[in-house]
Amino acid sequence: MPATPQTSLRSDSTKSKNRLLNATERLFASHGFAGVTMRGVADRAHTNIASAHYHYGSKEGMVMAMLKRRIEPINANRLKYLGDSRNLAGDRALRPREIFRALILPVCHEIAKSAATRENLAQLVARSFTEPARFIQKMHQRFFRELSDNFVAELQRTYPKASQKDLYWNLHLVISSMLGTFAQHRRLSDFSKGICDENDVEDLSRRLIDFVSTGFEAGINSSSE
Amino acid sequence: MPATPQTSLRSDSTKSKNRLLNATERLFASHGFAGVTMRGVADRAHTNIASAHYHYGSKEGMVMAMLKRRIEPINANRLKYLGDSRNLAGDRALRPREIFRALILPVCHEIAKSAATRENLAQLVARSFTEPARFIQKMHQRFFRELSDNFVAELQRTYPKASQKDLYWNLHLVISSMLGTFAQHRRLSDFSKGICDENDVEDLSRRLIDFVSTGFEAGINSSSE
DNA sequence: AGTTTTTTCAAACAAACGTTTAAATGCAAA
DNA sequence: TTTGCATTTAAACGTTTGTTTGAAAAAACT
Repeated sequence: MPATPQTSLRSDSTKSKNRLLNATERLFASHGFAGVTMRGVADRAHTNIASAHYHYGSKEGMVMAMLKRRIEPINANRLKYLGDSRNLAGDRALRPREIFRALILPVCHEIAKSAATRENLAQLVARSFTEPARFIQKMHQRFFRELSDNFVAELQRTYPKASQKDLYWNLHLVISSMLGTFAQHRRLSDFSKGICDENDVEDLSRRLIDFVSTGFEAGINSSSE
Repeated sequence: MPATPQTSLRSDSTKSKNRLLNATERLFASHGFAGVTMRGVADRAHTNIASAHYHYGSKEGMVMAMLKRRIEPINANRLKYLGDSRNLAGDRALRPREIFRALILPVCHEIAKSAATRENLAQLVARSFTEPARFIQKMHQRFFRELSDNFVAELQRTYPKASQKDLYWNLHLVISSMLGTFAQHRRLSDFSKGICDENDVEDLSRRLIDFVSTGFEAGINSSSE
């Protein structure tokens, strides 16, 4: 384990530390947690395995650090986006479409950015949710607790008369659809025989937000009949 | 590789072969392809690793055999279900709800069955779609080509004027949502703080079919405006 | 300068991996 | 019973895994 340096003026020292996370990200995105090997990461980062252990203590510690680096900015944007919508709305309750835009758009923006640098964030986000249960549980508690509470609160404000059960069920469907869509995203053009373009993230976000918002509203309203 | 036996009256010999697939299924569902180890499988099947290689040739061969055993009956039911709906409809085009019922219900029935025997089919189906690309591609070509073509044809019949792009995009959203929902299904009660019951497969299927059907229709219709 | 801390590195560790071998056993037909 | 194939088994193969070691190198501080 590295001790925290007394000064943070070393622009050089952090480089290999970051290269390790970059390599971890590439391997995790394309092969999952099991596909991340300390040797594979060290090689791609042009350093060695002992260095990886030195900086991050263990394989799990390194993967978690990588996830933290990617997820936390996205979640911050989600909360900022949701807060902005809330401020603009004033006393009015937000529509599902506005709420889910705040949930989905920040990810899509990162996906578009990552596509430009040949990375694949969609894969990464998706993989994070099909890993062994213990791994996911740790991740969720660490990175998604606050986010979840905020979005649920906003939905309760929009649908004050909806049952908790309907609310959670349909939010669960929205989140699962979003994650599933990201997970399957790189297979879109294969599946559609080349008709659809998986690089058109604009199209993805618009269609996905439409899809889940309509589905959510239908699920809430069909029970109140 | 085993030669096919001249008589198939050996009720004993097939037992260990099946036990191997059962063990493979349990491990694959909970830990993915990488989590399937020949030793782990052999131990749980109360035999040894060489026997596993003898029957299935390799780890991939064994996993594929396990998937075939589970997926093919489900897909047969899907096509049967779709054909029945088609026959009942006569000349009328099927509604999206009817089409997606044929897609989703057969899986839900198996999930309900597997829940009774403490297995977890939802996990298994989901994992099959987040494995390394080459693995998935093989699986898709082997098990889902025919199914896919039939459902696309039925949707084209329902929406003859819809663009191919809209059709494929929204079908992709439906399938991704379905898979994502199965993948996240065991986390439902955690996520909903115990409010929702993940064992209520009836509830799952109704809500999921409603959700994706409404979303699909919205996606197709919003483009025709 | 000298001293201390941070970072890198090659080498080795035990454990787990997929696969193979060759001998033993089980079982059905001749 | 004897023959022949199907199946099971224990043991070993060579790799690869995550982790640890101890010393060298680099950087920062006094």
